[in-house]
Amino acid sequence: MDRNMLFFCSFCRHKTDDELHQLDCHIDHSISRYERNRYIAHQGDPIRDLYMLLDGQVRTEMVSSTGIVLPVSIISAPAPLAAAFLFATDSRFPVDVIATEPCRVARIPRSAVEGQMASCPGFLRGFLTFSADRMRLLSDRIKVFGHKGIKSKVAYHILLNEHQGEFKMGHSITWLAEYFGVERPSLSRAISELVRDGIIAYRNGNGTILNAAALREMAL
Amino acid sequence: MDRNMLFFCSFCRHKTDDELHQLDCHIDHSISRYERNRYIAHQGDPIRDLYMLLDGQVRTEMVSSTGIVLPVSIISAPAPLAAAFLFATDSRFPVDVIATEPCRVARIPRSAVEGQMASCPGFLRGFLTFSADRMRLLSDRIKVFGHKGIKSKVAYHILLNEHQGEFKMGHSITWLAEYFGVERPSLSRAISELVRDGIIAYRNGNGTILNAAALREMAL
DNA sequence: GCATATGCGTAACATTTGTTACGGTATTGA
DNA sequence: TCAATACCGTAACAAATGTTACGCATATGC
Repeated sequence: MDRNMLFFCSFCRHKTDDELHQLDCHIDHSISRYERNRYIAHQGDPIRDLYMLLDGQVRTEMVSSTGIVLPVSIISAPAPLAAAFLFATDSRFPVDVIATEPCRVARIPRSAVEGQMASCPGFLRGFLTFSADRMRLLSDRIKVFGHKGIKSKVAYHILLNEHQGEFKMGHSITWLAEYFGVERPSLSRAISELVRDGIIAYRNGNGTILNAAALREMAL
Repeated sequence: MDRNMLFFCSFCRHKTDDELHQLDCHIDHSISRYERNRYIAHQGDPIRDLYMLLDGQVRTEMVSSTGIVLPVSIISAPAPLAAAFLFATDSRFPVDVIATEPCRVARIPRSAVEGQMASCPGFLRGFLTFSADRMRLLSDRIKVFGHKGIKSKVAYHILLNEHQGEFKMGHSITWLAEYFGVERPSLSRAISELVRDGIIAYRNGNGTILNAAALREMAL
Protein backbone atom coordinates (compact mmCIF):
# COMPACT_ATOMS: atom_id res chain seq x y z
CA MET A 1 0.00 0.00 0.00
CA ASP A 2 1.25 3.41 -0.92
CA ARG A 3 2.59 5.39 1.96
CA ASN A 4 0.77 8.46 0.75
CA MET A 5 -2.48 6.57 0.92
CA LEU A 6 -1.94 6.38 4.63
CA PHE A 7 -1.77 10.12 4.86
CA PHE A 8 -4.57 10.16 7.38
CA CYS A 9 -3.39 7.33 9.54
CA SER A 10 -1.14 8.78 12.17
CA PHE A 11 -0.13 5.31 13.28
CA CYS A 12 0.71 3.96 9.88
CA ARG A 13 2.58 6.99 8.68
CA HIS A 14 5.30 6.40 11.19
CA LYS A 15 5.86 2.79 10.38
CA THR A 16 8.84 1.66 8.35
CA ASP A 17 8.31 0.36 4.85
CA ASP A 18 8.92 -3.14 6.12
CA GLU A 19 6.26 -2.80 8.72
CA LEU A 20 3.92 -1.40 6.13
CA HIS A 21 4.35 -4.40 3.89
CA GLN A 22 3.47 -6.73 6.70
CA LEU A 23 0.49 -4.68 7.66
CA ASP A 24 -2.87 -6.29 7.17
CA CYS A 25 -4.61 -3.08 6.32
CA HIS A 26 -6.34 -2.97 3.01
CA ILE A 27 -8.51 -0.08 2.02
CA ASP A 28 -10.73 -0.53 -0.96
CA HIS A 29 -9.56 1.95 -3.55
CA SER A 30 -8.78 2.58 -7.17
CA ILE A 31 -5.99 4.61 -8.66
CA SER A 32 -6.24 6.83 -11.70
CA ARG A 33 -3.62 8.70 -13.65
CA TYR A 34 -4.11 12.07 -15.26
CA GLU A 35 -2.04 13.87 -17.82
CA ARG A 36 -1.34 17.56 -17.59
CA ASN A 37 -4.45 19.71 -18.08
CA ARG A 38 -6.86 16.83 -17.54
CA TYR A 39 -9.85 17.41 -15.32
CA ILE A 40 -9.78 15.31 -12.19
CA ALA A 41 -13.12 16.64 -11.06
CA HIS A 42 -15.61 19.22 -12.20
CA GLN A 43 -17.27 21.80 -10.05
CA GLY A 44 -20.62 20.45 -8.93
CA ASP A 45 -19.68 16.78 -9.27
CA PRO A 46 -21.02 14.78 -6.33
CA ILE A 47 -18.25 13.70 -4.00
CA ARG A 48 -18.64 10.01 -3.36
CA ASP A 49 -15.03 9.12 -2.73
CA LEU A 50 -12.11 10.38 -0.79
CA TYR A 51 -9.64 11.72 -3.35
CA MET A 52 -6.01 11.40 -2.41
CA LEU A 53 -3.50 13.13 -4.63
CA LEU A 54 -0.57 10.71 -4.48
CA ASP A 55 1.79 12.30 -6.99
CA GLY A 56 1.86 15.46 -8.98
CA GLN A 57 0.20 18.79 -8.60
CA VAL A 58 -3.24 20.17 -9.34
CA ARG A 59 -4.81 23.55 -9.57
CA THR A 60 -8.36 24.31 -8.61
CA GLU A 61 -10.54 26.78 -10.45
CA MET A 62 -13.92 28.19 -9.80
CA VAL A 63 -16.40 28.66 -12.57
CA SER A 64 -19.27 31.03 -12.05
CA SER A 65 -22.66 30.07 -13.30
CA THR A 66 -22.01 31.49 -16.70
CA GLY A 67 -18.42 30.91 -17.39
CA ILE A 68 -15.91 33.19 -15.77
CA VAL A 69 -12.97 31.35 -14.38
CA LEU A 70 -11.09 32.43 -11.34
CA PRO A 71 -8.11 30.56 -10.01
CA VAL A 72 -8.27 29.41 -6.45
CA SER A 73 -5.20 27.50 -5.42
CA ILE A 74 -2.45 25.01 -6.13
CA ILE A 75 -2.25 21.70 -4.30
CA SER A 76 0.77 19.41 -4.32
CA ALA A 77 0.93 15.73 -3.44
CA PRO A 78 0.48 14.19 -1.04
CA ALA A 79 -2.79 15.80 -0.13
CA PRO A 80 -6.46 15.00 -0.01
CA LEU A 81 -8.77 16.78 -2.42
CA ALA A 82 -11.94 18.24 -0.94
CA ALA A 83 -11.68 15.84 1.98
CA ALA A 84 -13.44 18.35 4.19
CA PHE A 85 -16.57 18.05 2.11
CA LEU A 86 -16.72 14.31 1.69
CA PHE A 87 -19.29 13.98 4.44
CA ALA A 88 -21.17 17.19 3.87
CA THR A 89 -24.85 17.21 3.16
CA ASP A 90 -25.22 17.15 -0.61
CA SER A 91 -21.47 17.17 -0.99
CA ARG A 92 -20.15 18.43 -4.29
CA PHE A 93 -16.87 19.67 -5.57
CA PRO A 94 -16.83 23.41 -5.00
CA VAL A 95 -14.24 23.88 -7.74
CA ASP A 96 -12.78 22.31 -10.83
CA VAL A 97 -9.69 20.26 -10.12
CA ILE A 98 -7.19 20.17 -12.96
CA ALA A 99 -3.83 18.44 -13.19
CA THR A 100 -0.98 20.86 -13.77
CA GLU A 101 1.42 17.96 -14.22
CA PRO A 102 1.02 14.19 -14.52
CA CYS A 103 -0.88 13.04 -11.44
CA ARG A 104 -1.81 9.89 -9.64
CA VAL A 105 -5.00 9.97 -7.62
CA ALA A 106 -6.43 7.32 -5.35
CA ARG A 107 -10.16 7.19 -4.84
CA ILE A 108 -11.54 5.53 -1.75
CA PRO A 109 -15.29 5.05 -1.59
CA ARG A 110 -16.97 6.86 1.25
CA SER A 111 -18.16 3.60 2.71
CA ALA A 112 -14.59 2.30 2.77
CA VAL A 113 -13.48 5.45 4.52
CA GLU A 114 -16.16 4.97 7.14
CA GLY A 115 -15.16 1.37 7.56
CA GLN A 116 -11.54 2.26 7.98
CA MET A 117 -12.45 4.87 10.53
CA ALA A 118 -14.36 2.33 12.55
CA SER A 119 -11.57 -0.19 12.48
CA CYS A 120 -8.45 1.93 12.60
CA PRO A 121 -8.26 4.53 15.37
CA GLY A 122 -5.20 6.12 13.81
CA PHE A 123 -7.00 6.69 10.57
CA LEU A 124 -10.00 8.14 12.35
CA ARG A 125 -7.89 10.44 14.43
CA GLY A 126 -5.79 11.44 11.44
CA PHE A 127 -8.82 12.42 9.44
CA LEU A 128 -10.43 14.30 12.30
CA THR A 129 -7.24 16.15 13.14
CA PHE A 130 -6.67 17.08 9.55
CA SER A 131 -10.21 18.43 9.29
CA ALA A 132 -10.05 20.24 12.60
CA ASP A 133 -6.75 21.90 11.86
CA ARG A 134 -8.04 23.04 8.53
CA MET A 135 -11.17 24.37 10.16
CA ARG A 136 -9.00 26.34 12.51
CA LEU A 137 -7.17 27.97 9.63
CA LEU A 138 -10.45 29.05 8.09
CA SER A 139 -11.83 30.15 11.41
CA ASP A 140 -8.77 32.26 12.15
CA ARG A 141 -9.04 33.88 8.77
CA ILE A 142 -12.70 34.67 9.28
CA LYS A 143 -11.84 36.32 12.56
CA VAL A 144 -9.38 38.57 10.78
CA PHE A 145 -12.06 39.61 8.34
CA GLY A 146 -14.34 40.35 11.23
CA HIS A 147 -12.12 43.31 11.99
CA LYS A 148 -12.98 46.24 9.79
CA GLY A 149 -10.25 48.55 8.69
CA ILE A 150 -6.69 47.61 7.94
CA LYS A 151 -5.30 48.94 11.18
CA SER A 152 -7.78 46.91 13.14
CA LYS A 153 -6.69 43.78 11.28
CA VAL A 154 -3.05 44.56 11.88
CA ALA A 155 -3.64 45.33 15.54
CA TYR A 156 -5.51 42.07 15.95
CA HIS A 157 -2.79 40.14 14.22
CA ILE A 158 -0.13 41.74 16.36
CA LEU A 159 -2.00 40.98 19.57
CA LEU A 160 -2.34 37.37 18.48
CA ASN A 161 1.39 37.10 17.91
CA GLU A 162 2.45 39.17 20.85
CA HIS A 163 4.76 37.69 23.43
CA GLN A 164 5.84 39.89 26.28
CA GLY A 165 5.56 43.10 24.39
CA GLU A 166 7.40 41.77 21.34
CA PHE A 167 5.88 40.36 18.21
CA LYS A 168 6.80 38.81 14.90
CA MET A 169 4.71 39.35 11.81
CA GLY A 170 5.60 35.83 10.78
CA HIS A 171 5.12 36.49 7.08
CA SER A 172 6.14 38.97 4.46
CA ILE A 173 4.09 42.14 4.11
CA THR A 174 3.08 40.98 0.67
CA TRP A 175 1.80 37.71 2.07
CA LEU A 176 -0.04 39.37 4.91
CA ALA A 177 -1.70 41.83 2.57
CA GLU A 178 -3.18 38.93 0.63
CA TYR A 179 -4.19 37.20 3.83
CA PHE A 180 -5.96 40.31 5.03
CA GLY A 181 -7.52 40.87 1.65
CA VAL A 182 -6.01 44.31 1.15
CA GLU A 183 -3.42 45.85 -1.12
CA ARG A 184 0.20 45.76 -0.14
CA PRO A 185 0.82 49.51 -0.24
CA SER A 186 -2.25 50.02 1.93
CA LEU A 187 -0.98 47.59 4.52
CA SER A 188 2.44 49.14 4.36
CA ARG A 189 0.92 52.54 4.98
CA ALA A 190 -1.14 51.27 7.89
CA ILE A 191 1.94 49.87 9.58
CA SER A 192 3.85 53.07 8.93
CA GLU A 193 1.08 55.02 10.62
CA LEU A 194 1.14 52.77 13.65
CA VAL A 195 4.84 53.48 13.89
CA ARG A 196 4.40 57.20 13.28
CA ASP A 197 1.81 57.39 16.06
CA GLY A 198 4.16 55.72 18.50
CA ILE A 199 1.98 52.66 18.97
CA ILE A 200 4.51 50.13 17.80
CA ALA A 201 8.09 49.94 16.72
CA TYR A 202 8.62 47.81 13.68
CA ARG A 203 11.44 46.69 11.55
CA ASN A 204 12.02 43.77 9.31
CA GLY A 205 9.20 41.55 10.45
CA ASN A 206 9.80 42.08 14.15
CA GLY A 207 8.30 44.68 16.38
CA THR A 208 7.61 45.96 19.85
CA ILE A 209 4.36 47.18 21.32
CA LEU A 210 4.83 50.69 22.67
CA ASN A 211 1.24 51.63 23.44
CA ALA A 212 -0.71 48.52 24.31
CA ALA A 213 -3.85 50.42 25.24
CA ALA A 214 -4.09 52.13 21.87
CA LEU A 215 -3.42 48.87 20.07
CA ARG A 216 -6.17 47.10 21.97
CA GLU A 217 -8.47 49.96 21.19
CA MET A 218 -7.84 49.53 17.48
CA ALA A 219 -8.52 45.81 17.53
CA LEU A 220 -11.99 46.93 18.59
CA MET B 1 -30.42 8.83 27.64
CA ASP B 2 -31.11 12.45 26.81
CA ARG B 3 -32.24 12.95 23.27
CA ASN B 4 -30.02 15.98 22.94
CA MET B 5 -27.05 13.86 23.83
CA LEU B 6 -27.63 12.01 20.60
CA PHE B 7 -27.35 15.16 18.57
CA PHE B 8 -24.71 13.65 16.34
CA CYS B 9 -26.29 10.26 15.87
CA SER B 10 -28.47 10.45 12.82
CA PHE B 11 -29.89 7.02 13.57
CA CYS B 12 -30.75 7.65 17.17
CA ARG B 13 -32.21 11.08 16.66
CA HIS B 14 -35.13 9.65 14.76
CA LYS B 15 -36.03 6.99 17.26
CA THR B 16 -39.04 7.34 19.48
CA ASP B 17 -38.59 7.91 23.18
CA ASP B 18 -39.58 4.33 23.82
CA GLU B 19 -36.95 3.04 21.48
CA LEU B 20 -34.42 5.31 23.08
CA HIS B 21 -35.08 3.89 26.50
CA GLN B 22 -34.53 0.41 25.28
CA LEU B 23 -31.38 1.39 23.48
CA ASP B 24 -28.22 -0.20 24.71
CA CYS B 25 -26.06 2.72 23.88
CA HIS B 26 -24.19 4.27 26.74
CA ILE B 27 -21.71 7.02 26.21
CA ASP B 28 -19.44 7.87 29.07
CA HIS B 29 -20.27 11.40 30.08
CA SER B 30 -20.88 13.79 32.91
CA ILE B 31 -23.41 16.57 33.13
CA SER B 32 -22.84 19.98 34.69
CA ARG B 33 -25.21 22.80 35.40
CA TYR B 34 -24.33 26.45 35.12
CA GLU B 35 -26.15 29.48 36.41
CA ARG B 36 -26.45 32.63 34.38
CA ASN B 37 -23.12 34.40 33.82
CA ARG B 38 -21.05 31.40 34.86
CA TYR B 39 -18.08 30.50 32.73
CA ILE B 40 -18.44 27.15 31.03
CA ALA B 41 -15.01 27.40 29.49
CA HIS B 42 -12.24 29.94 29.30
CA GLN B 43 -10.38 30.95 26.21
CA GLY B 44 -7.22 28.88 25.99
CA ASP B 45 -8.52 25.97 28.06
CA PRO B 46 -7.46 22.66 26.52
CA ILE B 47 -10.39 20.85 24.94
CA ARG B 48 -10.40 17.30 26.22
CA ASP B 49 -14.11 16.60 26.01
CA LEU B 50 -16.92 17.06 23.61
CA TYR B 51 -19.17 19.71 25.11
CA MET B 52 -22.84 19.34 24.35
CA LEU B 53 -25.10 22.19 25.36
CA LEU B 54 -28.28 20.32 26.33
CA ASP B 55 -30.38 23.18 27.67
CA GLY B 56 -30.09 26.90 27.84
CA GLN B 57 -28.10 29.42 25.92
CA VAL B 58 -24.51 30.62 25.97
CA ARG B 59 -22.60 33.49 24.55
CA THR B 60 -19.01 33.33 23.44
CA GLU B 61 -16.56 36.14 23.91
CA MET B 62 -13.08 36.71 22.76
CA VAL B 63 -10.51 38.21 25.03
CA SER B 64 -7.44 39.75 23.51
CA SER B 65 -4.15 39.23 25.20
CA THR B 66 -4.61 42.19 27.44
CA GLY B 67 -8.20 42.34 28.23
CA ILE B 68 -10.52 43.78 25.62
CA VAL B 69 -13.64 41.78 25.20
CA LEU B 70 -15.42 41.39 21.93
CA PRO B 71 -18.61 39.45 21.60
CA VAL B 72 -18.66 36.70 19.03
CA SER B 73 -21.92 34.83 19.01
CA ILE B 74 -24.89 33.31 20.77
CA ILE B 75 -25.48 29.56 20.81
CA SER B 76 -28.71 27.91 21.87
CA ALA B 77 -29.28 24.31 22.90
CA PRO B 78 -29.05 21.76 21.58
CA ALA B 79 -25.65 22.36 20.09
CA PRO B 80 -22.09 21.23 20.49
CA LEU B 81 -19.55 23.72 21.77
CA ALA B 82 -16.29 23.94 19.87
CA ALA B 83 -16.86 20.46 18.49
CA ALA B 84 -14.91 21.37 15.39
CA PHE B 85 -11.76 21.81 17.43
CA LEU B 86 -11.99 18.75 19.64
CA PHE B 87 -9.56 16.86 17.47
CA ALA B 88 -7.35 19.71 16.43
CA THR B 89 -3.64 19.70 17.14
CA ASP B 90 -3.19 21.47 20.47
CA SER B 91 -6.91 22.02 20.71
CA ARG B 92 -8.00 24.88 22.93
CA PHE B 93 -11.11 26.94 23.32
CA PRO B 94 -10.77 29.90 21.00
CA VAL B 95 -13.24 31.91 23.08
CA ASP B 96 -14.77 32.23 26.50
CA VAL B 97 -18.07 30.42 26.80
CA ILE B 98 -20.49 31.99 29.24
CA ALA B 99 -24.00 30.97 30.19
CA THR B 100 -26.57 33.64 29.41
CA GLU B 101 -29.24 31.61 31.17
CA PRO B 102 -29.23 28.46 33.29
CA CYS B 103 -27.55 25.74 31.25
CA ARG B 104 -26.98 22.05 31.26
CA VAL B 105 -23.86 20.79 29.57
CA ALA B 106 -22.79 17.24 28.92
CA ARG B 107 -19.11 16.49 28.65
CA ILE B 108 -18.00 13.40 26.79
CA PRO B 109 -14.32 12.50 26.99
CA ARG B 110 -12.55 12.51 23.68
CA SER B 111 -11.74 8.84 24.04
CA ALA B 112 -15.43 8.06 24.53
CA VAL B 113 -16.25 10.05 21.43
CA GLU B 114 -13.71 8.08 19.45
CA GLY B 115 -15.10 4.85 20.83
CA GLN B 116 -18.62 5.81 19.93
CA MET B 117 -17.51 6.72 16.43
CA ALA B 118 -15.93 3.33 15.99
CA SER B 119 -18.99 1.48 17.21
CA CYS B 120 -21.87 3.59 15.95
CA PRO B 121 -21.84 4.49 12.27
CA GLY B 122 -24.68 6.96 12.76
CA PHE B 123 -22.73 8.85 15.35
CA LEU B 124 -19.64 8.90 13.18
CA ARG B 125 -21.55 10.10 10.17
CA GLY B 126 -23.44 12.65 12.24
CA PHE B 127 -20.27 14.14 13.58
CA LEU B 128 -18.57 14.20 10.22
CA THR B 129 -21.55 15.73 8.49
CA PHE B 130 -21.90 18.37 11.15
CA SER B 131 -18.24 19.27 10.80
CA ALA B 132 -18.31 19.22 7.04
CA ASP B 133 -21.39 21.39 6.77
CA ARG B 134 -19.86 23.87 9.13
CA MET B 135 -16.67 23.87 7.16
CA ARG B 136 -18.69 24.67 4.08
CA LEU B 137 -20.23 27.68 5.75
CA LEU B 138 -16.81 29.01 6.65
CA SER B 139 -15.44 28.17 3.25
CA ASP B 140 -18.29 29.97 1.50
CA ARG B 141 -17.74 33.00 3.66
CA ILE B 142 -14.03 33.05 2.89
CA LYS B 143 -14.86 32.97 -0.78
CA VAL B 144 -17.03 36.03 -0.37
CA PHE B 145 -14.17 37.86 1.27
CA GLY B 146 -11.96 36.85 -1.58
CA HIS B 147 -13.93 39.28 -3.72
CA LYS B 148 -12.76 42.80 -3.22
CA GLY B 149 -15.23 45.61 -3.44
CA ILE B 150 -18.83 45.50 -2.35
CA LYS B 151 -20.23 45.20 -5.85
CA SER B 152 -18.01 42.24 -6.51
CA LYS B 153 -19.31 40.55 -3.38
CA VAL B 154 -22.89 41.26 -4.30
CA ALA B 155 -22.39 40.08 -7.85
CA TYR B 156 -20.81 36.88 -6.62
CA HIS B 157 -23.61 36.33 -4.17
CA ILE B 158 -26.22 36.91 -6.84
CA LEU B 159 -24.54 34.50 -9.24
CA LEU B 160 -24.47 31.88 -6.53
CA ASN B 161 -28.16 32.27 -5.91
CA GLU B 162 -29.19 32.72 -9.50
CA HIS B 163 -31.70 30.41 -11.03
CA GLN B 164 -32.71 31.01 -14.61
CA GLY B 165 -32.09 34.71 -14.53
CA GLU B 166 -33.90 35.20 -11.24
CA PHE B 167 -32.39 35.38 -7.81
CA LYS B 168 -33.31 35.75 -4.18
CA MET B 169 -31.07 37.53 -1.74
CA GLY B 170 -32.18 35.08 0.88
CA HIS B 171 -31.51 37.40 3.77
CA SER B 172 -32.19 40.94 4.86
CA ILE B 173 -29.89 43.66 3.60
CA THR B 174 -28.81 44.24 7.18
CA TRP B 175 -27.88 40.60 7.58
CA LEU B 176 -26.04 40.48 4.28
CA ALA B 177 -24.07 43.59 5.13
CA GLU B 178 -22.77 41.89 8.25
CA TYR B 179 -22.06 38.73 6.31
CA PHE B 180 -20.06 40.68 3.75
CA GLY B 181 -18.33 42.65 6.45
CA VAL B 182 -19.51 46.02 5.16
CA GLU B 183 -21.86 48.73 6.37
CA ARG B 184 -25.51 48.50 5.54
CA PRO B 185 -25.80 51.87 3.77
CA SER B 186 -22.81 50.95 1.65
CA LEU B 187 -24.39 47.70 0.59
CA SER B 188 -27.65 49.46 -0.04
CA ARG B 189 -25.86 51.95 -2.25
CA ALA B 190 -24.05 49.22 -4.15
CA ILE B 191 -27.30 47.47 -4.96
CA SER B 192 -28.89 50.73 -5.97
CA GLU B 193 -26.05 51.35 -8.38
CA LEU B 194 -26.43 47.91 -9.91
CA VAL B 195 -30.06 48.77 -10.49
CA ARG B 196 -29.28 52.25 -11.78
CA ASP B 197 -26.81 50.82 -14.27
CA GLY B 198 -29.38 48.38 -15.58
CA ILE B 199 -27.49 45.30 -14.49
CA ILE B 200 -30.17 43.91 -12.25
CA ALA B 201 -33.72 44.61 -11.24
CA TYR B 202 -34.30 44.32 -7.55
CA ARG B 203 -37.13 44.66 -5.15
CA ASN B 204 -37.88 43.27 -1.76
CA GLY B 205 -35.30 40.53 -1.65
CA ASN B 206 -35.98 39.23 -5.14
CA GLY B 207 -34.36 40.26 -8.36
CA THR B 208 -33.69 39.59 -11.99
CA ILE B 209 -30.42 39.63 -13.85
CA LEU B 210 -30.64 42.04 -16.76
CA ASN B 211 -27.03 42.12 -17.85
CA ALA B 212 -25.38 38.83 -17.06
CA ALA B 213 -22.13 39.72 -18.78
CA ALA B 214 -21.60 42.84 -16.70
CA LEU B 215 -22.48 40.96 -13.54
CA ARG B 216 -19.97 38.23 -14.29
CA GLU B 217 -17.39 40.87 -15.02
CA MET B 218 -17.91 42.37 -11.60
CA ALA B 219 -17.54 39.09 -9.79
CA LEU B 220 -14.05 39.14 -11.25
C1' DG C 1 -54.82 54.56 18.31
C1' DC C 2 -50.31 55.20 19.72
C1' DA C 3 -45.65 54.41 20.93
C1' DT C 4 -41.89 51.59 19.82
C1' DA C 5 -38.75 48.93 17.18
C1' DT C 6 -36.87 47.23 12.89
C1' DG C 7 -35.57 47.31 8.17
C1' DC C 8 -34.76 49.94 4.22
C1' DG C 9 -33.37 53.65 0.97
C1' DT C 10 -31.15 58.07 0.40
C1' DA C 11 -28.00 61.86 0.76
C1' DA C 12 -23.77 64.75 1.91
C1' DC C 13 -19.60 64.49 3.70
C1' DA C 14 -15.41 62.37 5.97
C1' DT C 15 -12.25 58.78 5.90
C1' DT C 16 -10.12 54.88 4.31
C1' DT C 17 -8.43 52.26 0.81
C1' DG C 18 -6.96 51.31 -3.90
C1' DT C 19 -4.02 52.65 -7.84
C1' DT C 20 -0.03 53.67 -9.95
C1' DA C 21 4.45 54.78 -10.10
C1' DC C 22 8.99 55.27 -8.35
C1' DG C 23 13.37 54.16 -5.91
C1' DG C 24 15.84 51.44 -2.74
C1' DT C 25 17.66 47.08 -0.74
C1' DA C 26 18.67 42.28 -0.66
C1' DT C 27 19.06 37.89 -2.95
C1' DT C 28 20.00 34.93 -6.70
C1' DG C 29 22.19 32.94 -10.50
C1' DA C 30 24.62 33.50 -14.86
C1' DT D 1 30.22 41.74 -11.67
C1' DC D 2 25.94 42.16 -13.65
C1' DA D 3 21.16 41.42 -14.65
C1' DA D 4 16.94 39.75 -12.92
C1' DT D 5 13.83 39.22 -9.33
C1' DA D 6 11.39 39.79 -5.10
C1' DC D 7 10.22 42.61 -1.27
C1' DC D 8 9.46 46.90 0.79
C1' DG D 9 8.49 51.91 1.73
C1' DT D 10 6.64 56.17 -0.05
C1' DA D 11 3.89 59.52 -2.41
C1' DA D 12 -0.06 61.78 -4.99
C1' DC D 13 -4.24 61.08 -6.64
C1' DA D 14 -8.60 58.45 -7.63
C1' DA D 15 -12.13 55.61 -6.06
C1' DA D 16 -14.59 53.07 -2.76
C1' DT D 17 -16.36 52.82 1.64
C1' DG D 18 -17.74 54.49 6.17
C1' DT D 19 -20.42 57.86 8.91
C1' DT D 20 -24.24 60.18 10.23
C1' DA D 21 -28.58 61.68 9.79
C1' DC D 22 -33.11 61.72 7.92
C1' DG D 23 -37.67 60.00 6.28
C1' DC D 24 -40.58 56.28 5.20
C1' DA D 25 -42.60 52.02 5.53
C1' DT D 26 -44.02 47.79 8.28
C1' DA D 27 -44.82 45.17 12.25
C1' DT D 28 -45.58 44.73 17.26
C1' DG D 29 -47.38 45.41 21.72
C1' DC D 30 -49.79 48.30 25.01
